Amino acid sequence: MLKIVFMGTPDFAEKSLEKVFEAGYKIEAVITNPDKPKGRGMKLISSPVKQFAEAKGLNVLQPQKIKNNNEFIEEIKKINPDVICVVAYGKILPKEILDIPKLGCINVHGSLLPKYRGAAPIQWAVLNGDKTTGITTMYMDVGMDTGDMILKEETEIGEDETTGELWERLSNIGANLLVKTLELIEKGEAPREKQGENYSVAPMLEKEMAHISWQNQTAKQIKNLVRGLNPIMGAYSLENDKKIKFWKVEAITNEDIINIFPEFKDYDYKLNAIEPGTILFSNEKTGLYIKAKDGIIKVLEIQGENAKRMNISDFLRGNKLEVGTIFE
RNA sequence: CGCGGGGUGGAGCAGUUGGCAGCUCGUUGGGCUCAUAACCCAAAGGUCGGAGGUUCGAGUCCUCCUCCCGCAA
Repeated sequence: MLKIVFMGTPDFAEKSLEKVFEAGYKIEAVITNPDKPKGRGMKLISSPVKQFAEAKGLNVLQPQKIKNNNEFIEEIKKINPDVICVVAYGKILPKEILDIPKLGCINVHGSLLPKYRGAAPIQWAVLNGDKTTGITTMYMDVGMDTGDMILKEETEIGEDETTGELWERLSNIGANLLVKTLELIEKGEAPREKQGENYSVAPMLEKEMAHISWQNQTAKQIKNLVRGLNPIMGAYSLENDKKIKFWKVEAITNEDIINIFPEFKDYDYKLNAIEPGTILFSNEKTGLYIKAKDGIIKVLEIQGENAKRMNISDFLRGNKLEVGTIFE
């Protein structure tokens, strides 16, 4: 049985650790990021990976840094693992570590490489409105997700699927694919495929992009932004300087809205003249409709400032949004 | 002791300088309508998160407790 060192931090990685553990591999050490103050009250919280590892009595290491950390590198050398599994660890591994395991360091990546190398492949797949994505396992090298690929599994992205939902699904797919990859490596049958130069990059998300731009984004783009940022940041817009987050929206066309509100038909020609961001309808029964650059956004789930998420009719009962108000 | 918001009928909220607890919905019963996410009439439903204090009188002011939420990471 292979001797394994596992490196990972968030829930996405925890799933992989769990599967590898259940598959019976000897996990000699689990490396995860140090506990950080988190949540209300800034209490120290352990990573999901650490919580699982401790519950199973595994050896946990939490180096503050690993680059030039000789003590840590020596410790890994002493363990002498056959394979190091890295899943969303959150630190870049130096060559000294990559060279330690005889059979290599393997990584689970949340996209079909070479598409979306980098920190946020799952988010970008949703933000860009991709129809499919997947998981790739690979042999790590010093570059950012540039290593040779081992296995891939593709999956469809649902029309309304959020990053959170896809994240959850991919963490399961990734966990199973990692186990399958380990089996092949153990048997010496793992394939190895170069990525080629036709790659794209999925960088970390910036705070600024959560602000909806009614002037420049079409209804469809806004919808992808909303589901792409759910539940990590939440796309928001300003109404009277208050930050309103949108958690679930529908993109509809001008024709759709005339079908819903036949009385609006006579104003059809005026629709294009209305400023993007303007509230067209606001009613707890019919919902909240906002004009976008192209098309109309129907808001289904919303969150006011300092409030919790709620469906639109609940929100509109207590928070009156006047027709004609313009979101910024 | 990171910063901030809040607990008011089933839901979401309002409640002004302390003076009979309200709004929009929902629910139930009735009416109107070819029909409705429509309209009209009526009813039920709250010891205002908990404890103590100030007061003739506290949802409202003071103290303590508790639960929830947002930001930030």
